[in-house]
Amino acid sequence: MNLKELATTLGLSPTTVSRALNGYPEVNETTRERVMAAAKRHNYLPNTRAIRLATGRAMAVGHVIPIATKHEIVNPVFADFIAGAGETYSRNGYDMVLSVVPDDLEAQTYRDLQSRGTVDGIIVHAPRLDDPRIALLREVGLPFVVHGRATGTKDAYSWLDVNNRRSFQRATEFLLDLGHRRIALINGLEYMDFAIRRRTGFVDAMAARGIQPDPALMFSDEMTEGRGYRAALEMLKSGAPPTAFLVSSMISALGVRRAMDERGLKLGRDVSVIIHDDELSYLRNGDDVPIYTATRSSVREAGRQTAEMVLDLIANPDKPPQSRLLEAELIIGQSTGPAPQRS
Amino acid sequence: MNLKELATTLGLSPTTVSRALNGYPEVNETTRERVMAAAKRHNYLPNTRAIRLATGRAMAVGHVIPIATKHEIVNPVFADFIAGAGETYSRNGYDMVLSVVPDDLEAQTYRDLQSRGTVDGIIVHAPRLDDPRIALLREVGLPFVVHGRATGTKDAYSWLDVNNRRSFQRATEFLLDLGHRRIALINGLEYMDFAIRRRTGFVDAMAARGIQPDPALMFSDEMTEGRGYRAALEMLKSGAPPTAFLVSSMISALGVRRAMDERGLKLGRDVSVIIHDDELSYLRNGDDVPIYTATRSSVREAGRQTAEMVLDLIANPDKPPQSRLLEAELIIGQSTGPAPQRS
DNA sequence: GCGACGATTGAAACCGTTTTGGAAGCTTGG
DNA sequence: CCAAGCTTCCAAAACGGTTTCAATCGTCGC
Repeated sequence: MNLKELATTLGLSPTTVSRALNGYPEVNETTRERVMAAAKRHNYLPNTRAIRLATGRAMAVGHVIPIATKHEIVNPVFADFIAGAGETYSRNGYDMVLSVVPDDLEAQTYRDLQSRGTVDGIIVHAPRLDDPRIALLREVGLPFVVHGRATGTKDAYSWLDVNNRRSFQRATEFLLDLGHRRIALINGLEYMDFAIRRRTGFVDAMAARGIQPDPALMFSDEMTEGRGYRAALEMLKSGAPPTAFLVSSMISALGVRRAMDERGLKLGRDVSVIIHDDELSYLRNGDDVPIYTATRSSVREAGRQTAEMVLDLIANPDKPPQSRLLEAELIIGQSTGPAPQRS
Repeated sequence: MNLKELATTLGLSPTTVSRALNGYPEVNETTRERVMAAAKRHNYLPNTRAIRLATGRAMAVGHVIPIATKHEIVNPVFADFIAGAGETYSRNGYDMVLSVVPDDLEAQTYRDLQSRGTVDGIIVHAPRLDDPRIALLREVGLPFVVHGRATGTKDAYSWLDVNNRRSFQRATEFLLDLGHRRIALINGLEYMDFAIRRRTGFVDAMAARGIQPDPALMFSDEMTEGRGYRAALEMLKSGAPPTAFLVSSMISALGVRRAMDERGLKLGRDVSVIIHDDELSYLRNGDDVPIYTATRSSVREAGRQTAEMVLDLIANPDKPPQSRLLEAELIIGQSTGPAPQRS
């Protein structure tokens, strides 16, 4: 059942039917109701492909996922972000198009998406220092919002980010107030923007108390269980082990905990740990009482809001770039306690 | 730059240009080269929306993700599957469309996707016992492939699955051979098809040795760290603790390990553990040497292959339903050892 | 009573491709 | 030399909607 058929059964022109269904004012209320009823009865739904061609809009937002790269973007955080963004899209009648491509094709993929008109906008994931994608997308002329920021980019662009610097600064201060001095940082890859900002927050808070962070206690790598485990184990084995860990991810923290268990150290008593908690749906920080003290910020909510921003940008292409900075909450769990006295 | 413009600059008709680009035989080789060159020079790419309308194909495959449900499908396994499927799609010029919808709208979403012509096919995730989606999709008339199977469905349908029954049977036998008799099963939700099959494999292997599994050692729930932890802890605390665990997911196993650590039990010596390892990209079972003994099967590869199957089904709609059964590999890690002697 | 105007509706163009049905020009075989 | 058959190209009709431009009709003000 298509528009023309529906029109003939109603004895109306396709024009009027189209207008009636799309809520244009110049159609008689009674005919509109008649049309609506007939549409429902024949359960007519307009063909997406035709709408897209006729209106010139794709009604879709693209997410490009580079693959086979050093840094694997397909991670739990990404999954939850996608879920949040997807909620917003379907509420607004948009589709989410995922392009999984080898990373050397990422730039070309953005160009394709634009010139073939597959999507109306883009969400950029996992921005790095001086991320080239921002200039590229600007050149290509595709509306986009960055989840995160890209330090070093001078042009304005739209973004949504968590205040990573501030949240890690606060977490560090919290540990310092508990008497910790040897604090280790288990961070993400150092060219990732969020990792840079978290490190800055950490270093600043230490410096404010006149403490020079020990490079041996600052670790940057992919945030996997294994990397977290090995980094923590090495630090704990050393002559001058940390009394506290600041960990960028729940996944890494699983490894840190394993290392502690292996050394017979009790969480919150022998060693304190603060994590960043993205509130992943299947890796909750305790169901009722939080296990870890954490800087908490829902990545799913970030997904929802970033998607809203990109839809807004698509609807108002001439708006100046927008940005949102979410504050992470510092929640106190059972993984932190006063620094143990020097033995 | 569109087809018509390109045609006029070349002094040709749109027809010929279209044919030249799409490799039709009835165009002179020299003109074809001329067209190709011009297309590249003006970096012309055909408009997706127009192609879709003209050909009547969406060149897209849909994945519907119900949200706000008891069982959260957005999990790490899902993310890796999507990544694998996405690879196949982009290699074949297809788009992946994700629909994240409240679960009470899932059925309607399939109907919409079909009648609006948004996608050419569907991959069904996380099938349950007597899954209603299979009959629905058949009725709607959308080609689909199920990742997993749905016990209880009598109609034929296309699917790709891991041999869950066999792999858990083998894992159980392995533990039995090591002398374990009190083996615990930490499984997924019991209405999930894969969980049913794994349980069957476990029970069958036990029965074959004349052992009646203890219901107190059979746990079914969502596969989160927290649930795994609590289930394992309770079992270990009981008067008759298990000497081995068979765990359906790496995530649950993290919790099982935490419970063991808390009880001061050493993995592989005091308690043996076998997990099912989906080879998730960011939760590797050891980087070189496997930590856990595991039934291993790459969910990413499953994604790739399931996508291939659905593309094949779209290309050959009259083919009878196809199926692929992947065998999981049993890999020996350090988490299993002989059953400790009764003290 | 008549021109203007608002309310409704429709015919036709358009979006950018693919595809159908010819048609022109050139070979070829008899 | 001519009909038949290729080869190569094109005009025009889809595809299924939206949107522009006009047309019709009744009403209203003067």
